[in-house]
Order: sequence, then C-alpha cells, then structure tokens
Amino acid sequence: MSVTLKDVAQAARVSVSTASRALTGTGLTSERTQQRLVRIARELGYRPNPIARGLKTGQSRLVALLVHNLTNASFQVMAEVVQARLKALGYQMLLCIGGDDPQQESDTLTTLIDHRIDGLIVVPTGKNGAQLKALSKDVPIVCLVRRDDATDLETVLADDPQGAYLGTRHLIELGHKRIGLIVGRQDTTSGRERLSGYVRALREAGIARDYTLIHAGHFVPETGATCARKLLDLPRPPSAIFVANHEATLGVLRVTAERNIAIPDDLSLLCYEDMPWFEWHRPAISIVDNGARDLANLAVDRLLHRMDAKGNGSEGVREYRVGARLIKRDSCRQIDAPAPARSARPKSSPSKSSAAKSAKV
Amino acid sequence: MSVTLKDVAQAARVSVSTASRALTGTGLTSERTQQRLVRIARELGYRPNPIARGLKTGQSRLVALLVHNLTNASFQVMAEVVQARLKALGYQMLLCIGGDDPQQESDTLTTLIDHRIDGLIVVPTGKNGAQLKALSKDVPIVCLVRRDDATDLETVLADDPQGAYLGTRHLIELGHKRIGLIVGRQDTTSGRERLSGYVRALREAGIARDYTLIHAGHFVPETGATCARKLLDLPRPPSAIFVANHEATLGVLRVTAERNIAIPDDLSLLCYEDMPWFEWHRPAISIVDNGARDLANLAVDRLLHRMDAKGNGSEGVREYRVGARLIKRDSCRQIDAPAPARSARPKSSPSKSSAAKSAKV
DNA sequence: GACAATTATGCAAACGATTGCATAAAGTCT
DNA sequence: AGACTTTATGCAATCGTTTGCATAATTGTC
Repeated sequence: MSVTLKDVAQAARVSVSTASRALTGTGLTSERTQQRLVRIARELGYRPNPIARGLKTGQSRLVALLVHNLTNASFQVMAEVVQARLKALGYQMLLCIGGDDPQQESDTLTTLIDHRIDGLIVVPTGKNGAQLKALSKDVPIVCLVRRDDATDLETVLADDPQGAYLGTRHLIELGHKRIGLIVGRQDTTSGRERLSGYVRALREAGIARDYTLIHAGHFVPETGATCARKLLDLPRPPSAIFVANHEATLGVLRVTAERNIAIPDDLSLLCYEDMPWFEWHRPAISIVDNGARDLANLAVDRLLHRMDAKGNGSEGVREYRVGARLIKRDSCRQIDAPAPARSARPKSSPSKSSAAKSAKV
Repeated sequence: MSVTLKDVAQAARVSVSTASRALTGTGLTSERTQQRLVRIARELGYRPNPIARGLKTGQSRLVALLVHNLTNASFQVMAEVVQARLKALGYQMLLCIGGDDPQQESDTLTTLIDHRIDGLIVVPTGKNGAQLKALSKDVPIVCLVRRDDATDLETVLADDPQGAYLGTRHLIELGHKRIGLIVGRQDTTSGRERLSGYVRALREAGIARDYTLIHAGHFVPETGATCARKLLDLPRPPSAIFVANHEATLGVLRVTAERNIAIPDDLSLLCYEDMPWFEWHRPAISIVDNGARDLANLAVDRLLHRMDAKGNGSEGVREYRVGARLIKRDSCRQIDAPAPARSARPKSSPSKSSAAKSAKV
C-alpha cells in the first residue's frame, strides 16, 4: 500500500539499515548519502510506519488525556491545549472520556497501556490509585486538577484555596458581609480547598462564619438550584452568592431568574471557572478563573519532562499549583453605595432595578 | 515488561502459533487446549500487544474522529457518543481538533493515516477533497455534518432543510408573520439549506419573502449581535427571530438583553442546535435540534459497516439524513394572544418586560 | 605506500504477533 | 488392522523498523 523503507533503500541502492540510519539521523552516515536518502525518501513520499517503529522501540507517539467529560468548559480548553501542544511535537493525542466513573477509568487505563502510550495526563477519579501507581512504572503519568491520594504521582493542581480566597475577598471589598457559598462535595479536594479559601478570607476580614450561608453539594446544576433557594429563603438572605461549584452555576441562575432577582442590583453573583457565554451574558458574569489553559500547559510541560527524563524517577517537587485569578465583569456590585451612575435611573421599584441590571452595558 | 504470547505458550508447553490460534479463536484448535490456553493467559495476565498485532494485520484498533472544535455543543456530544460506541467494540477513539482550518486538517489526516487508523469520521472543511478521496482507498471514511463536494464519500448529514422548515413553520403557526432569520454563510451547505427551509415554510404559508429580514454571516457570536441589531432597527422589526446560526446565538441574546427586549413577550426567539444551558435559561430557549446524538450514532454505524465490508466499495446510498426535531420550550409565544398565564404579572410597564427578560439565564 | 584509526555500510537478529504449509495425532471405515 | 480422512499442532516466514556487530571503505600518519 504505501512506500516502505525497503523501497527507499532499493531506490538509493543501499541497505535498509543505512536508509534507516540516514533518515532517523541516528548514528554514522556520510553527509552525502544522508542527503541523498532524504531526498529520495521525499520524492517517493516515504512516511515511516509508526506501528513498525513502535514495535521495535516500544513507543507509539501517542499520548493520552483522560478527562471526565467534554461538557465542562475547563476540560474543553484543556483538551484543545493539550492537543495543540502535542501535535507540534509530533505526538497524537488520544482523548478519553472517563465520566468520573472508577470502573470506566480503570478499563480505559488498561487499553491505553495496551496501546503502549508514551505518556498520560489524567484527571483521576481517585479510586484507582493502585492501578495508576503500577502503570506509572511503565509510562510517565501526570495528574491534573485532582490529586489521587493513593499515589505520589506528579500532580498539577489549580490553586483552589487561593482562588476561593480571592473571590471572597473581592466580595468583601465590595462591602458584602453576608456571602453565601455554594461549593462542591467535601470529599473532593477542590470542595474542601475552596471552602477553606472562603473561610480564610472571612476570618481575615473579621467576619463571623455563618453556617447557614455555606452549602456543599454534588457537581450538578440541581445542586445550585436547591442551595440557591435555601440561601434566598433565609430570614436574612445574603447580599452576594459565591458559586464555587462550577456545575451548580446553571441552577443558581435559574433560581434568580425565576424569582426576578436582579443581578447585581439585588444580589451579587460570583462564579468559579469560565464558560464561553459568561461574557456574553447580561450582566456579564464575574468569575474566578481556575487557569485551565495554564494548568494544561503545565501538565504538558511536566509530562514532556518526565518523558525525556526516562524514568530517573524521584525528583523533589511532586505537586504544582497554578494561580487562579479574578476576572471582574458585571455581576458583582458595591454594596451600601450608589449603583454606578452610568445611566440615570430611579432607584425605587424592584422592576426598575431589574431593568437597570439588564440595561447595563 | 509485560507478558507476551511466547510466555503463555511456554507456560502451556505449546508453540506460539497454537497459542495465537487458541486465543484469537482463529482456525482449528481442540476444545481442550483452547480452554487451557485461555485460562493460562488469564492467569498470567496476558494482554495482546496491539502494536505487534497491528504490524502483521495492518490494523490498529484506532478510529479517529476529526472535528472543528470542542466548544460547539454538538461536537461535544458527538465525541462522547463516538467514544462510547467505539470503546464498547474494543476500539480507541483518536479525537482530533482541526479548527476548521484546511492546513491543519490536511496535516492531521496525514499523521492519522501514518498511524494506520482503522476508520475515520470527519467533519470536513471542504478544502481537502482530493486528499480525503485518496485516503478513502486505504481506510473507511465517513463524513459528518458537512459534505465535501469534491468527493463521493459516504456522508451523514443533518436534515437542515427540514429543520429550518420545522422551526419556521412553528413560528408561523404561532401567528408570526415577520420572522427574522439569522443564518450561516451561504457558501456552506448548512447555510444554504437552512435558508431554503425557511423560504419553503414561508412560501407554503403564503407569506411574502422580505429580504430585509434575512441575514447571513460568519459562525461567530459577533454575527449574531450585528444581525440582531439590524433586524431590531428595522422600521417594522420582526416579531420573531430564528437564529439558525448556532454560533451567533450568544450575540443575539446579548443584544436583546442590552435593549431590554423581553423574550418571549416582546420578541420570540428560536435557536438552532442545543446548548446544555438552554433549558436552564429563563425563559428556556426553544430550539431546532439537529440530532447530534443520532448523527454520531449513524456515522458510527456506517463506518462500522464499511470497516466490515472491507472495501467492496460502491453501494447505492452515499448520503444519509438525520431528522431534525423541534424542541418547544419558553422562548416563543403565540402572537395576538395573551402571553401564557404562567405567573401572574402586570403586562403594561416596560420594566415588567425587562424583568421578565433579565430573568433570562 | 603500508598500517592504524576512523567512518560508512551491510547482515541479520530482534520486536510480538499472525498465518500458509507441512506434519503429527486422532478418528473412520471396511 | 491398515488405508484414508479429518483435526490439531508446530515450523518458519512475515509485517516495517531499529540496532549490535562485523566488515568494507576512507582517511590520516610516519
């Protein structure tokens, strides 16, 4: 079907081995034959067969990225970044979707190893530590976004404590004293760390912690709706809600919409992790950006480093943090101060405020 | 590193060939040795090496899916569907992102072929027809969503004429007579076909076509904003807008928000292709669903069929259409009739409508 | 110009599976 | 029980590369 090394060798009247050496640049070949072979190979349209090469070298030029899903915007950009970087280096990305399901993760890992991938970036479920650990002897692995506590794998994490702290502090600086928090399950690292960042910011500001303002839940939109209702039904509802559970965002927005709560006039809203439409939304939604792009880039860096280092395993650093940053848009407002006087408008009626809000920009 | 067929054979005191035959089920092996080998293989934890196998058989157990990006919700679900289906069959999906860029598409195709993929599902840019055609001799290819006119490849398309027709008819049935259309570039199949569906519905209803109501543009949010403004600034603005350009949706929503246009009270809005948050949005956005899930499934079906049929090439059907369907939510209302009495609310003041509108998302 | 040192090439054996062909074992039939 | 099928096994070649080792060609040195 396609041109083989043998064909090239024959055309050049040299042996296959010389051809191989000339084209891979390995070892000793005279300048002249080398160039001649390169030329002939190009003329013939020779493309090395990665499978045959892989059999001999044990490498596949395949690097896998295993994420939970493609719905989460962070995973999308990570996938795009990883693919772009790898491709530039001559690797193909094998994107796998594990659904955050341990069984599926385990199966996928197995077939990936079968395929002799050269490297793996994985967002672990946390339930297959043993397997990951075992595999890490055969192939470089980098964990992304989540740590698998059962392993000592190199891990690239978002700086969730910092992100949550930044977000909360931002709201405090705007004058908010009662800040509702909707956060992820407390048996996940991110859930715990975001809560701790929130708590720290409050403490620093000397604001007493109010447990009725803190809600943790599963990573689904429904969580957002439920928690938002609970918060808004409070005798003294919060003046701001920090949705630090990305997946819950939709639920929160639905509830505020249903109740005609104007953002940011009636309620300030700060979310976690970007979505492409947040800046198109009116009001554009302020967020804490977890740095998905940087995370992916760093993960690739670390992976490549390990792939080069070829198993001279234990270095010092095993955990990297990528800074979060605040992206201020229009969904949070200064409290106890007049709303920005951009458009002259009465202040009284609630319908007014909602109009003001949407009118903005 | 890992257990090889030779190890299994040795342990069972048979030759490698017998082991191979027993485990693959190929050819003649006695019941007893077969079972014995299977047992031993399992005990030893033998896993066939796809690379070695691939070298001999010319197959890789890899199937590629090449899409433009992962931002588009349709591509997301397609990727998830394809991955799930393939995995169940023992294939790994190679997901590639081509960015709708001919050069990138071409490069990617080349490396995919190098990797000896067993099949390819591609959303073609339309600019690499020659290459695709050539490759289709080596590997089964199915085009998805777009046709590449330079080839006669088997293609799975959304039924855009029908989808646009259904959507337009829906609006007409609700009493709308002036229906704005925002559609994609007319040098794409989908752009043309959706326009034609719209036109057909109008014709059937005996509504004169008004060119000021029809806008075609690039697949970016800005298009939506620009076109929406043009439509709304018309002396006699439309009572409904059909956003048949998925990527433009965000832009349209922003403009309606900026102008405090209440949906569906002031303007009915119908969009094309779902996004996960459409049903969480307030009002929930009605759409024409292009059937991404079905498209992906059918593409997989066709691909598998070709992969089995092993090149007994030219059958009859080369183009499949997957039905679109209307998903009615809350963003379109009956015209000349009272708004649905869901929540009792004043009808008069503009603030009302803006409140309703801000309720959005 | 002969000899050693260097460099360039070729031979052949891997890598781990599959598979055509030959042969050994087991059944069948008279 | 011997001749003849049928069925089960093994041998060895093969897929397209890479690579250790031996050898041939080139260069340099005195």
